[in-house]
Amino acid sequence: MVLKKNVERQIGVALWRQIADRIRLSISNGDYDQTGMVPPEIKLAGQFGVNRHTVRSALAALAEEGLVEAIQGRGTMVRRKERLSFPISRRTRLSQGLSNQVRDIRSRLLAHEELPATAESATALGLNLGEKLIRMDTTSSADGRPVSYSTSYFPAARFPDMARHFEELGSITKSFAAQGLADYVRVSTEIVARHADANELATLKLSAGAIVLETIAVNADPDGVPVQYSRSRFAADRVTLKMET
Amino acid sequence: MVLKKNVERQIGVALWRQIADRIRLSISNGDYDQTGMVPPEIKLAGQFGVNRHTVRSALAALAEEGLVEAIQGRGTMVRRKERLSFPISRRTRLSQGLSNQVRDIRSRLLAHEELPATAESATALGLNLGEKLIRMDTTSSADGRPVSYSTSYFPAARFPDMARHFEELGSITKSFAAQGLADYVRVSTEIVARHADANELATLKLSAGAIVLETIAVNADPDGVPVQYSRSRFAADRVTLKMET
DNA sequence: CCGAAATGTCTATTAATGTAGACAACCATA
DNA sequence: TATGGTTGTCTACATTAATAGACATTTCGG
Repeated sequence: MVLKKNVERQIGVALWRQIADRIRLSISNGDYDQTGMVPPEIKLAGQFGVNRHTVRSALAALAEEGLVEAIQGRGTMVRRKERLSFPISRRTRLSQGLSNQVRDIRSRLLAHEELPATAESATALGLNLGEKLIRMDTTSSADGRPVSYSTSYFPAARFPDMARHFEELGSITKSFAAQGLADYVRVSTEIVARHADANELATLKLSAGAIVLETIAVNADPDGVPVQYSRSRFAADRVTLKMET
Repeated sequence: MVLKKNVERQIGVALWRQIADRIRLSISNGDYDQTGMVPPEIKLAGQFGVNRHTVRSALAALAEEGLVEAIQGRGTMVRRKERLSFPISRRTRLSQGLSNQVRDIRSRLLAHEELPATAESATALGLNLGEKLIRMDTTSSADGRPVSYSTSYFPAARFPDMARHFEELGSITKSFAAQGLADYVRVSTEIVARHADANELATLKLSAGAIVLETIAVNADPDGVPVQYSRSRFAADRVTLKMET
């Protein structure tokens, strides 16, 4: 029996995109590892119950991402199947967690400003409404591929030079250390998923229409005093969040 | 300055769906808490740079979900803004974690079968390839709204009557207890996000085209022997995964 | 070297999505 | 009760997504 892989119509998500999502998942599941090839277009069209051209659109999108490569006369090869596994634990550190999966991790400061705490950020950081915060927008790339896009808030009174240090050191951990905080721990992490907005698409260099995983996290010093509140967006098709408990 | 909330065209995700996603996020962010109303259609159309009819499609989808309600002459009210926060920790228990957020949690067995372990499930459970497993498909509802759809694998040798117990007790924890396992812990959790397939849409009663958060988890007994490998799908617009570390 | 099987390209048509504008219906309030 | 602001409905049209079919091109194995 050939199982029917249903896709839905008239739902505001184009068929080719649904199919691209499913093939991408199959690739990362290792479904095609035996041959290293994606099934032929006609076969896929049959499985999904769509026209061959629709499958071709999906494959074109995956080729654009660099995930597959079509070769006329032979078929469509899988070029890349890894997702980065991003560990989340009590001692979550971006660079440490990815260091054994990629050669090179680079973080960049996109923007920063000083601003008064809003209700949301004040609550998270245990501050009073209106106290000064430093906001930093940063992005991280692994081997040249953007993986995360974060907006972080720090209490300005305690870490006045966060942005300057980060710009120099390229690391939150090191910037904390440079200001006298040797260690910190992850207190809580919330995770949501949604479609990326245009800003996220551009920053993460996503093939548009993609999904982002967003983590909303609070870090605290060893005494439990919050030092960072951040919202990080990850390209959902490039990472897995992995929690070790 | 009115900020321009960009949406993208020709990306395989209809504009109305992108806009619905964004409004849903704004609702859960509390952006409309002051008035309890979504901005007027014409204003939204301006912000997103689309036609009013496109915004109406987005609002219709949100109304269908029961998130908002339009009242002719007055505007569009926010009806519901809560997301369920689903805690993930070393002692993750579905019912316990949600018990203070909803009145009623109900789990149901959709299907079960005995089958030999595949490479994937054998590795996760520390078994040999081909050893007997029990697979159970279950779904959970909170106050009548489906929140999760899980496929779990258990070693058949150790828990031969998993399905029968679950059917009766409606709880994995209780089913384990009935078979002599009083306690278990979460060993690892991986999280990915993607578009829901037709099966997930139906089971979770999602407004189609929605996004699911999938957790791939392993539970083990107190001695560290794996007892359960499961893949759970959550409606991304109805839950937040929250990790306490 | 032929033929099967695969991808590449083209044309034509239909279905779904989005735009544009007009106006009706309804609500709050001055 | 008149008015401005809002949602509801309708028609017409433009653009994008998907289907259908034909045929070219390339690869590989017998």
